[in-house]
Amino acid sequence: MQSRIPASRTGRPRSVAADAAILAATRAALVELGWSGLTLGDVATRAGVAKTTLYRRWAGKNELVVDAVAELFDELELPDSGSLAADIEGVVFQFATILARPEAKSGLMAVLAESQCDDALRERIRDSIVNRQKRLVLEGRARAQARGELPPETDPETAARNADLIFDVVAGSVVHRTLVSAEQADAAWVQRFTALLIGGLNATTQPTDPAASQAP
Amino acid sequence: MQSRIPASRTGRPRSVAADAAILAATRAALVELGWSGLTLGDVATRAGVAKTTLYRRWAGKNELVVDAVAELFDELELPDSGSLAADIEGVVFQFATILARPEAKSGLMAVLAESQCDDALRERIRDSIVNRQKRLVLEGRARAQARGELPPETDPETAARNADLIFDVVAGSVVHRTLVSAEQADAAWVQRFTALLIGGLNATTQPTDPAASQAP
Amino acid sequence: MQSRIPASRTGRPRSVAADAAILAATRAALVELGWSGLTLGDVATRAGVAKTTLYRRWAGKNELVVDAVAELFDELELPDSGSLAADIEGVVFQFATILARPEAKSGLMAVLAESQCDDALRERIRDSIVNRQKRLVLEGRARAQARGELPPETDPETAARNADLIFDVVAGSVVHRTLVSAEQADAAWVQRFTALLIGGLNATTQPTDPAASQAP
Amino acid sequence: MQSRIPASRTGRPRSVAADAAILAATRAALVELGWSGLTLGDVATRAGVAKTTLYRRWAGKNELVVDAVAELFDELELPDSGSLAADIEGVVFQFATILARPEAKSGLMAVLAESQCDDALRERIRDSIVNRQKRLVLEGRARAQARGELPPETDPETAARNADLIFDVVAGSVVHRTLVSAEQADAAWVQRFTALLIGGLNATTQPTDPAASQAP
DNA sequence: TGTTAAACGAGACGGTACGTCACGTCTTCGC
DNA sequence: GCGAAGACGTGACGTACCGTCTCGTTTAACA
Repeated sequence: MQSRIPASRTGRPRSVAADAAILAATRAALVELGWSGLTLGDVATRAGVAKTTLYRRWAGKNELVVDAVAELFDELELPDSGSLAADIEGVVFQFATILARPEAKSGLMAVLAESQCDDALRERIRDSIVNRQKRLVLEGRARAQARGELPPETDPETAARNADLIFDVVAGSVVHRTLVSAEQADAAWVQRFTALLIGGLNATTQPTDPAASQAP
Repeated sequence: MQSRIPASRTGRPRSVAADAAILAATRAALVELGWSGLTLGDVATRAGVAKTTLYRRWAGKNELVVDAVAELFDELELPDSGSLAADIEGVVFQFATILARPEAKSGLMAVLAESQCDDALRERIRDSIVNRQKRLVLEGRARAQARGELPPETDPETAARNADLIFDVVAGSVVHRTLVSAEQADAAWVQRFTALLIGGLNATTQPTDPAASQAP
Repeated sequence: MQSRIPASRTGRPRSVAADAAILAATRAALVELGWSGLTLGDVATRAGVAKTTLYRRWAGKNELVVDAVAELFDELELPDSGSLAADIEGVVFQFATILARPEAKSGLMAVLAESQCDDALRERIRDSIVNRQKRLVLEGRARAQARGELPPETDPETAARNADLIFDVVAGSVVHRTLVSAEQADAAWVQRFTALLIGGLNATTQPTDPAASQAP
Repeated sequence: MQSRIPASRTGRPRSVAADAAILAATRAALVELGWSGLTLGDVATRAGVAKTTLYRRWAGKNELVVDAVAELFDELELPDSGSLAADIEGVVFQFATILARPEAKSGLMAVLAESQCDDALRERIRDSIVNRQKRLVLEGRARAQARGELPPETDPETAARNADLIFDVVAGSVVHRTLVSAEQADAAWVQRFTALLIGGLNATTQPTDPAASQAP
């Protein structure tokens, strides 16, 4: 889903170059000034665009930053490493790496904060950012089940509940480590976190083949 | 640590009632208007106080909200329930309950977002909010070790690393569930989360008495 | 003289209906919104015409309003009533009637105000509006002289100076009454004004036949 | 009557210097840029004042310019020259001199134009500018009657009507000469105009002593 | 019991960004 | 190839808060 205000059908079409320039300028401004220091006038200037052009396409600062930050997470993908542990470590490390970038730090928490009082914004964040990552959890589990590392789901409702739980644990832990504790989620941390998670998964399911779920 | 600006020794003393009124007004404004809608002028009006009075005591919006939110977490305490699982469930549920209050939702994420670009603010948040919870992790572990549910720590450095990891996982997961997924962290969720966590703990330590670490 | 931008010789000819529609829309907008509330975009919409079309024909708001207002004065003409007093009363009353229309009120003073800093505009106003009225003064005097109500001019320079003075007095007085004092220049006022003017004219010339210059 | 927004009784008092600086800056901007080029932001900058300060005291551009222009007419006064003609010539010449100043040219017509659609503004102009001049007509007539140059008034309603007429003729003629015809109302023009006016006055009243009403 | 020094309310102050509006120009497409 | 539709850069608008300041007015501790 897009946060952008839809364009008209007739008349002069919108400049296609402007969109990319604006989002890049938004990220640059986030890095330099942070969320509260970011002004739409400044973003427009950086993008070489008039302030009005910006308001024609986005409703406000929140919507703009959601789109700018969402693009950062587009590169996230699930590596097929051959084992559940390696898959988790890979994607968690990717996620942590993106989160460590200053434009993500400044922008993500801020729009999440705003979304606490703005349901439309929360929906937009969910569509643009959150649910793209939840997909990784589902794929990873399916692969692990195919490999026999995890037992197949029996009840679809339980399956969804578990996926949500795993997602909250993974995303929440990484975000907390990176943005609240403000310490690097480096390879060592990711390994320890993954070991904890897989230990919990094995303990709360009936592993068909316990040997396959050992961390490498 | 306090965010308040220290008062002078001589002259008319500060009104003691004003502080409480201001913090209460701040929370009320957070509930009604959210972070970005909250203005210090409005807080002053709600508190029946002049704007100047407010600026004499706090440096700005960030510091004020940190104090206002920090008070919410003062009531958090570790219940002594007799088992690690029950202790965890108890404190996680308390934490989730506090986080579900709108003044916490609006305020906490916002000051965390601001702190991404403001180290002094991050330090203040750490002192006023975060580290008070970390204490609970240390106490809970000590109790579990005394009960024999967890093995004693051998290396103090490893002990600290593990405590940090547990803390990031617990706090991050609950925050993500409550503020990002925006779903209630009710008793059932807390149970499933606790089971996952204890399973992970048991798998990554050398349990002295495996029987004691079973979830109830 | 026209304020319109001349059209090209080749290509598709301009719509003749559009001009009238635009000027009528301009007057309608003047009535509803006044000068400062009038926008060219709104005029274009009212006229069912694109903004571009409007800019192809007039250089800007000032020029457009000059043309729109000038049309109002096209109907002014000197009645041949048989006496100087009746002629003056007739034309003054016509003038006052036109000035009382809201599109004239709003538009005329505004373009005059703009012309204080814009010599080209002043020239345009003079050509389109002012000098058409000055003609009435010259004609009226010629008729009165033919009738013997006024002595013939001896010095052409003095004649021109006197015509200018009369014109300033007539036009200025009516405009002031209508637009500044904001009271109706009704028949009674016109009569009193005309009596004053003719009294002055007789006193400052050497009347050949004083009896003929009595107000009716 | 003042166009200024009234100040509060309590709190920090308004800077007294700012008012004068703002009005002077307004006149300077009128001279340089004219009415339509004048912006409140520019006036504020010239006055060394924040834009908000300006909006705290005046409701808008119209009100500000009315006050700025009104000050120009404060110096107008009726000279006691010993004869009606000399009195009229004196005050008309003063009036024409003020009107010839570019800040008056630009400002006066513009606010009159705006007042065509804004009754409150018209009232403000009447109070601040117009009625101060009407006083001169009344004083001049009273003096002329005391000297025996004009007959005393019998009907107060007629007296008022006549004063209004004279005022419209005097003010309107000078304004038209200066701002519409855009020619200087110099001493020669003032003399010719005064002769015309006094001739009219004598013709439309019953002079008690015709000899006294001769122009000097 | 005064003195006194600071806190207090009120609100003006210089700033800065806001989000909107109209300007006058341009670019595209349809008739 | 005109004209409608509308995006574009520009710049002023009037508003809202910011954080500071300047007042006159309490108010409590100290002399």
